Formats: sequence, C-alpha cells, structure tokens
Amino acid sequence: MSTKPTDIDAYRLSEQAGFNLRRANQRHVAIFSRLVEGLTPTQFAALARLYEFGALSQNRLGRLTAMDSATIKGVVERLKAKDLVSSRADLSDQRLRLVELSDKGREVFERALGGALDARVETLSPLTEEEARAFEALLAKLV
Amino acid sequence: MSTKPTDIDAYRLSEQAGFNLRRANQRHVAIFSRLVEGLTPTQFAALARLYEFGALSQNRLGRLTAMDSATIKGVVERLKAKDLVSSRADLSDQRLRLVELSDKGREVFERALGGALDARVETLSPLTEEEARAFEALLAKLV
DNA sequence: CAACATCTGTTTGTATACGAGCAATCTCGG
DNA sequence: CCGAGATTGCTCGTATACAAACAGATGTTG
Repeated sequence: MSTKPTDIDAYRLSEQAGFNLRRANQRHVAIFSRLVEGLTPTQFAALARLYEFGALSQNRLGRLTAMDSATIKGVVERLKAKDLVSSRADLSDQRLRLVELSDKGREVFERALGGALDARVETLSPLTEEEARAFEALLAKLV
Repeated sequence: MSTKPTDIDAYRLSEQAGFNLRRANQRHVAIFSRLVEGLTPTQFAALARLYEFGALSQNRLGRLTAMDSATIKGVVERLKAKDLVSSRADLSDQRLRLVELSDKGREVFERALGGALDARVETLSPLTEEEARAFEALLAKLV
C-alpha cells in the first residue's frame, strides 16, 4: 500500500476538503467576532442552547454544543466570569452541575442574535442564495 | 435594530452554517488523526507546502497554510522537534528564517499522504460522489 | 541620505479542542 | 444490599488560533 508518485502529483493542498473546512471555519470565526461584540461563537452557542433548553448539566450542554467536558468547562467558566450564566448542584443527582442563563445572559443573547444571523449571511456571501442553501444542506449531512 | 421574537423563534443552532462548519472541521480532524499517525492536519499541511515549494520563509509558509505568525511558529517548532524540518537564516535577507524539509520529513510526508487522501474520502463519505464534488466546489468558493 | 513605513519573527495572553487519567456518584444486576 | 459498570466533572498535557505589542532588518521616498 505504498504511495505512488501519481498520488503525490495529484495532491494539491488547496483542493483538500479538510484544509478548506479549516479555512472556512477560520473565516466564519473572524466574521462572527467582528459582528458580535464580546462573545465567541462557542460562547454564543452555549447561550443559545441554554436559552432554548433552560438549565442543563454541564456535560449535556457540552454535548449539545459539540464540546467535550474539558472544553465546555472552560467555556462555562468564562461565561460565569461575565455573569451570563450561573451554576448550581442538582439536588437529585450530586454529580451534576446545572448551568442556567442569568437575566443578563438572556439579555446579552437576545442582543447578540442579530449579529449572529448577520455573520451567517456574510459567511455565505460568496455564494448565491441557491448555492448557500445547497451548501448548508450538504454541510448538515456531513456532521 | 432590536431583535424581534420572530428572530429568536427562527434561530436553530443546529442549522447555523457556522456551527456546522465547526463540527465538520472537528469531525475531519478526528478522522485525520485516526488515519495519519503522528501528524496533525496542520503539521501535514506545512509539510505538504514545503514538499511542493521547497525552502520557504516561516511567515510565507504560514500564509500558504493559513496560519498566522504566532501559530506557524509553534507548528514549525514541533516539526523541528521531530526532525521533520530544519531552519536557517537567509543570507540575503537577515529577517527571514528559511524552513526546509529534512530527508526524514520528506519520507514521513510521502508515507502520510495515503492516509491524508483516505481522510478526505472518509470525511466526505456521508455524501454521494456527486454531492461531494458539489460540496468541495462550494467550499472552495467560501474560502 | 535620513525619516518613515513595511515586513519578519517573537512573546504574551486568551480561547478553543481533545486525549488520558482520576474521584465521586449513580444505576443496575444478582 | 452490594459490587460492577457507567456517568459526571476535574486536571494535566498538548496543539491550534489570533490579537497586540515588540525589536530588528529592509524598503521607500522626499
């Protein structure tokens, strides 16, 4: 199963889906940061889930936002430092730490929502509307 | 420019292109890590550029691999620690540090290439071949 | 040629991202 | 009720990723 010279000739980094996925993600993060003040995309995602679902255990919040337990811990920590969420023990299961939006967190999320929607539009702006719909549909199949 | 309730009702994190771009990228990194032993996608990208272009200044290598100067520094550092690249001063421009593949680096790249190509295929495997082509074309327009 | 701007690489600080290993807790089968 | 297995959250170590500030080298321009 050795790599033939043909493979190497055919290899063009710029055409690799993985490389372009990474770049597209970088571009989206940059756009989001410009349009949404004071929240990273991941922090916003966490607020969005809490807004939608109410109080959630830290690990469950992580699963809903595609972050492992080590990552979500840091995100929750920083959201707590900004007083956007609070956490408390679950009385019926001592393992759980329930995380919940604060009033300020709810307000910040609602104010950030417009920018987040704009970020999506700007990220997809190199595409026509039809292409953007197709791209989002294919992307959804990938994840 | 306040956010109307309608916006909030319409907001579904899982349908956001940005969120799915992040997840798709995570998935690709996981697949790549499984199929390519001992190299991260970014490290592989750097080797690929050096393989294609020969010696490059550190910053230029960063631009060709979509990493800023702080990021590429760490990547080159780790590649040097593994003896896959070497770096030296450019005589005609004292600012530059030329980075170059070592023999071992060339060999490691060639051996990793097959796995990298497999990672692309597996990443796109939820799509039909036609969809995968369409997706890659749209993705290329986005970056 | 001297002032100025630009470019390169470095450092620091912050924020994901994940593997691995750990202790506390819960669940469930026997 | 008890012990095996699963789950939760934590910690550590490693690896991107980028903003900002910096020093040194190069270029450009009046």
